[in-house]
Amino acid sequence: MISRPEPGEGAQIMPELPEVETIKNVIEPQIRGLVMTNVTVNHQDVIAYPAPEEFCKRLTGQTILYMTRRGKFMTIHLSGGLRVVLHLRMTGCLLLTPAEFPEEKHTHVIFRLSNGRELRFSDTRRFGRFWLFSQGEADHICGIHQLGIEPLGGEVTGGYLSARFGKRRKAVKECLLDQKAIAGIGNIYSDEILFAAGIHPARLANSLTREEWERLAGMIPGRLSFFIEKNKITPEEYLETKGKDYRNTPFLQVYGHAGEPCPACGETLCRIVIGGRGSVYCPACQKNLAGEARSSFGRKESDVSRERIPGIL
DNA sequence: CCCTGCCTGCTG
DNA sequence: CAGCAGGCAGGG
Repeated sequence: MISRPEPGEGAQIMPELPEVETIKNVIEPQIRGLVMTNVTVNHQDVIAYPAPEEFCKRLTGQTILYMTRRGKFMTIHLSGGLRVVLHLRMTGCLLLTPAEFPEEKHTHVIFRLSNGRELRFSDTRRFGRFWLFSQGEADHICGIHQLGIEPLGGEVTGGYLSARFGKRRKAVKECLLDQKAIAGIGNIYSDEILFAAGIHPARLANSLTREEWERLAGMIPGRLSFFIEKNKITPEEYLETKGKDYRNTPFLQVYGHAGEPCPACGETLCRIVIGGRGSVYCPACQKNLAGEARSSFGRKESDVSRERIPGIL
């Protein structure tokens, strides 16, 4: 038996919508109303726009009003109509620290704030990006404007998905990853959503039934909000774990669990590659071909150590 | 549509 | 030391 974290502990995963929402919720109340007294850029690559010197200069002296999330993007809204847009990509991390707090490795941007604390951006792989837009300046270069609907806004319906993808010869998992259709779903939660919906990730979109689109659509806000809920963390705990310890990971049903028993039926979870991304699914609960009857409930309770989520299958 | 590049750290 | 992890842009 492979050991994995008990509920309550966490692990580092790629930030998708639930993690970005968590980060925004933890950081926002702590920086509201503060002034950026100084901005330092240690690695110029992470400032996508404008030039890094301009980025620092324009931000200095501005007051932070509030923070928002759109898909996997965060925006810090400042006085004077300024907006800082941030995408964490794979390994990006935002941390609010006392000035004397030891600096994380790969800290690329530091915003010094008027209460003596610092908002720090670190990112091992340096894929994360900042953009700064001034009053009236269009934010089209950061890609936010191209995003599809917000999954928690009640707009995700079977009708929307089938109208958008129902005629496409494209793996359903790739549809979920399409940020221009639905914003915020990445490799982890696409696998989790498809498992909850009982749909094989490689199923072609044009083979899904109306009922399957509905089931899939229903799982999207349900799963994402479940993982946001499980991620709840205090600012103190967030700082202790250096923003890297997402506590929803013990509740992941399939992602990271290839070769282990399915939490619903006990069948061994499979891993395949779809559109270049590793994809984990249950070959019994997520059949590739519709109508293939199969009963497979030979699971032993002792095989399942992940938390089970009632009513998802 | 698929492919590569961007990066570092971890694994075999 | 090669291969892999994967979000997204850019190119063929």
